[in-house]
Amino acid sequence: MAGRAARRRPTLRDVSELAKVDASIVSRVLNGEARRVAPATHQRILDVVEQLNYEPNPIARSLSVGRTQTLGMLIPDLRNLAYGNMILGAEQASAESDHVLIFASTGDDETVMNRQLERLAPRVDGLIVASVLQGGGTRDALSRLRIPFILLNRRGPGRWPAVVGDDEAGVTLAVEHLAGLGHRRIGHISGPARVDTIARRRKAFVAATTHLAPARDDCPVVRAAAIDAEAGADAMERLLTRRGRRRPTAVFCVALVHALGAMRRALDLGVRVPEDVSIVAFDDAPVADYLATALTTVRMPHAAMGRRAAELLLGSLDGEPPPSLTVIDHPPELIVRNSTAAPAA
Amino acid sequence: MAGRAARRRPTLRDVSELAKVDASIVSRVLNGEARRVAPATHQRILDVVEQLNYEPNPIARSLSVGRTQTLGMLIPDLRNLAYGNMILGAEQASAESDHVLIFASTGDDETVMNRQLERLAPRVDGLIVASVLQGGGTRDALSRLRIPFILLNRRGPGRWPAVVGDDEAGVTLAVEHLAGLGHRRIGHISGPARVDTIARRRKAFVAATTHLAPARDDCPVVRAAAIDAEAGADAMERLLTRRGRRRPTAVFCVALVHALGAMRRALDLGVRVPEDVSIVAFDDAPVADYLATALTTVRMPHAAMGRRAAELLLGSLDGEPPPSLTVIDHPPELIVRNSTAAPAA
DNA sequence: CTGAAAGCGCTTACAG
DNA sequence: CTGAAAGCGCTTACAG
Repeated sequence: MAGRAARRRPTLRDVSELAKVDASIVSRVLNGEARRVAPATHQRILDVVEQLNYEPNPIARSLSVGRTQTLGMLIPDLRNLAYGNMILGAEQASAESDHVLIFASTGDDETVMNRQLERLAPRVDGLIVASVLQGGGTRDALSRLRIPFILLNRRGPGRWPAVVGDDEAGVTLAVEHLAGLGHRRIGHISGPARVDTIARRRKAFVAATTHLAPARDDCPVVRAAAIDAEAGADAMERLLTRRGRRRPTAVFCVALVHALGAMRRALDLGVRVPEDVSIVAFDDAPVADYLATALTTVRMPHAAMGRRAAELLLGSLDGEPPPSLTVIDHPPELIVRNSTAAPAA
Repeated sequence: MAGRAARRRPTLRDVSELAKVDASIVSRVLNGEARRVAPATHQRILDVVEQLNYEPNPIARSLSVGRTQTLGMLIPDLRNLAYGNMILGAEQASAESDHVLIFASTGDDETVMNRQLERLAPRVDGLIVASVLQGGGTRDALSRLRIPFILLNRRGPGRWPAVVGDDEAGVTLAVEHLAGLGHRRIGHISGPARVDTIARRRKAFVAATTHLAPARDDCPVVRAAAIDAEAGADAMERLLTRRGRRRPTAVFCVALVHALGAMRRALDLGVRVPEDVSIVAFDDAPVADYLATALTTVRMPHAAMGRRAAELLLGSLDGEPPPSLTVIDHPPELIVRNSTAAPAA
């Protein structure tokens, strides 16, 4: 109970004394060492271990073998469901290889990121970095790292290993869905350019829509100032009220939270979804089903991404260098709900 | 870079050799030991530390001093925003006391919970347990723990220290809001009885509504089978279609996700919110603003709860036993949105 | 003010 | 098959 004086945890020595063998023998037995131990001794040791409820101290083991059996993970925002799923995937893969996963959130702040990096690095064998790579400071800190790391949902400079989803395929899925419904004027709500996934999706959007419209300007891109609903709402308003321009009949949002705000703002402006404007969002979440109008989304394989990142990192601890870029083969899925329809005639 | 051979990390010994002093002196300087060191020596050591970019190895330090400077946290579900906020609060408090916070998710599964407990316990100085206490196995495991722990958002058996929000006040807030609007027939969507917060809220609901209605049965309680939207929807349907009974004019949901499902199901059944039925949910989240009808909620001070739990735990590491029950003084807030209105005449 | 020694709890060659 | 020794990188009395 909190505050109560703790009993002493039994040590290897306690076991060895009770079993009347040297500690090294106990260690060997517990680590399944190849070198054989007499069956009787073996059993005696196991009995004592059982009796004392002995668990090796992982800290001491770490110091001795130079491995912590721990993986670290840096994430930008715990409240974003995408990361929750990546964590789940990474945690499973770690557990399967008998590693503990620990993580820290960094926000969108370079100082916090660097501090968390410093704190985590000496305690783990490898690091999964899903946080946005900020300025050079973070890149330098990472490249000075003495342990392997892998980027997740990010691409780094040079040949830094990274695991990403197929953002381009996801964007194409969304645009083709809208085009298939007959839309030709599709707007895009993008976000801060420094976030690499956002930049890629914007490029993919431009590429996918370029043949759709007679004029490039029919498929405008606006940048939301942040990744939250309010910024999405404001961006939507800009798209819907461009002066002298025809209003887009559909909008593709780079983030689910943008879509939440965008849909709300559209309704507030008297623009109906999907009758007047269709909306598709990148990234899926259960809430999409429960909005004013259930939201059509592109679902990325976040759990699979987290799992793969952990697996590759674990592999690199065993000396198998990971490929510099892994695009998860599990393709994005389009979840068609009620926010998309053919444009009004 | 992942896979690249690591440079050797400088050790205390590297510093002491370069500075031509014994390692113990370096250790003293770095730990700000009271015993004085000659100013010149002091400076020389700091210079070398700087030059080598030396950082003490926390693992070795842990083994030596018997403290890891790490706190652990067990949470049931990363995807529940409430825990995200508790983590944030706990992380801040930990960082302020120079501790790292590591956590693991347990799901709603006793086996997983016990495994995570075993993995975490030897690596941390204390534990924050926000996971649902399952059967006796988990309680036993906790009571056998050799480190202090504190429950968060849970109450344990006996005098186990715990930090909770004022659930009763939150329930009262919701019920009084509805009563003030004129509602007399208020239903409650509760959940699995083994979750202690849910059980408490149910009791508080019964207490708060008992004087409201002529017949107890006018304020019925139904249990959702799980804590998800679908279960909430089914529970709502049961409330709306009780045979031979008048339908409640308002419903209080024990969880936000229940409210999501409940609202959707009401609409699907042709019951309008709030015209035909008002809905209030326990727990708040940004999404409440973006639903078909923006949802009135009770907001609990989750970040403050997480922070307080960490603070008390840190205190107990310093020998200040925490009180057995801490109800956070920051009161719940009622966020009135559009899902509540006076009952139809 | 400084250094030598022992110890934290493990693992791992190396001898026997 | 078993044991003694050294070492992982620190800290902390204890002498001088």
